[in-house]
Amino acid sequence: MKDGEAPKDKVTAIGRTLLFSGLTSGQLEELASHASERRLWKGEVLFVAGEEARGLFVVVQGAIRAFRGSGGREQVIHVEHTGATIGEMAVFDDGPYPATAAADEDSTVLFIGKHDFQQFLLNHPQVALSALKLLARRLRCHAELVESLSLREVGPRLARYLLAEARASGFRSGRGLQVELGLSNQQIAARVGTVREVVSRALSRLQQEGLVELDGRSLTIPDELSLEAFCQDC
Amino acid sequence: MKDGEAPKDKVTAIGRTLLFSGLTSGQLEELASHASERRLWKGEVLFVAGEEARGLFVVVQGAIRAFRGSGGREQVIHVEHTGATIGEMAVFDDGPYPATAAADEDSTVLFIGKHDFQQFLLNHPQVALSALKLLARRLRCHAELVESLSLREVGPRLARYLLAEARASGFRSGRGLQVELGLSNQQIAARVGTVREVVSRALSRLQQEGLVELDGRSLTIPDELSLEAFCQDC
DNA sequence: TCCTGGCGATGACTTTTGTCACGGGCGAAA
DNA sequence: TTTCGCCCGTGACAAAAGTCATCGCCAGGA
Repeated sequence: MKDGEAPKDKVTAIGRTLLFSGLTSGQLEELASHASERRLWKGEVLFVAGEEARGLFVVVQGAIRAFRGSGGREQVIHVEHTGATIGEMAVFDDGPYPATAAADEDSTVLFIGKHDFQQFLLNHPQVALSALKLLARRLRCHAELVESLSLREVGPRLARYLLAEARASGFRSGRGLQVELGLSNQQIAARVGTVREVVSRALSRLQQEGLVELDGRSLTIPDELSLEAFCQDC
Repeated sequence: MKDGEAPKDKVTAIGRTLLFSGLTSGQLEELASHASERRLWKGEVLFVAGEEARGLFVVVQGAIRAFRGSGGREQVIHVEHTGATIGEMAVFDDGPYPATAAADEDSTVLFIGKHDFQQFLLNHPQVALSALKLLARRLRCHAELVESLSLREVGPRLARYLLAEARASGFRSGRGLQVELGLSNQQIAARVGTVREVVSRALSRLQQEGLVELDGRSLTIPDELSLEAFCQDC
């Protein structure tokens, strides 16, 4: 159904990533020549936690989620959209992939083999600096996540998620900040670190308290500051 | 009391770290010339989460813990001992420190200013590769931690901690694997992500089940495999 | 049109965690 | 030696989180 959006050219896709931005088009083409494309259906698994790393992936189209936990419940660690990379860390230290990656929607990715990448890294040291920035940023997210999971209860965790989501992809209207929730309660639960039912209830409570308004899957935050306050003091 | 252990020479200390291992002694001295020493008492704070990063620290002696959470409860994210570095990520992307760092025991550290380090990084690209390895490794730990906090309950989390601790610094005797627990229940709780009392109870239960034997602060694991099994199926 | 599968809401419970309060042990400093 | 300050262990609760089961809605396929 998304055939209208022709997959970007390999080079453009690679150049968009934080990791490879700033390279000349010649360098990008060099990389692209080693990259192979792969399409994934929603839910298809790209690699599994613990598996030996074969290389890294560039998300050309769609979204890939990295998560842990096998049976039943899972915890999403991060989600990468178009123009991001996934599975990089594993190529830096030859270790196994730290999490399982699967397509959150129909996606297409580029694969760059570990050795090709490592070779490229040696020839183009500035990429290492981008990589450091990337990892540093990711580490910061993880620290946030750890704090949330350990120190905050579900209500505030959910509130934070909604706030972040709304700020990232919502829009302001007269009634407040609005977003279309792209995820099912199940998926939200996996991000926030709990289960479907608890998300459902927590959402209801936020509504009762007047902190959010929910109509179908579209959410309105009448007053950002109240919601923010609610995040803090729990 | 630890005066007998003269603080290692700056150069030796720096050379021991994963980040700077593999450098020539000339290069190490170059770095050392920019490093300033600082002593910390147990509990003293080195930097606070969110604070703008001034530079990174090399642990010469003692142990520094990085944690989040302010009032009352805290969650330890990682602990760095002699020959490790802390606060590095923040110098890679000019962001704030992601966690608060404080001395877990009386310690001495070396401080290397952000600009000095960044300059050094540009002149010695191989350090960037070490840095990538370091961050990748840390990321992997975080993923583990996130999974634990989100998907496992306290019992298994504690069991894993004990097992890891015992394997790292315990010794084998006829009665099994033995360790001296270096931490109070309070501290263990902060690592495992819960509170003092719960650790106390969980520990009792492990004892009742015969999975560990506790005598004062010295712990014996009669059968590693049983304990490991217990970690899994929860 | 009818069935079926996925999703959301919710009630009824159980289990796990966290909180408070108390008592006892132990070592360092007064 | 006596007094603090920590730290451990516990009981009694309270609250949060998770599990199970049910019901209604809706969309897509037969």
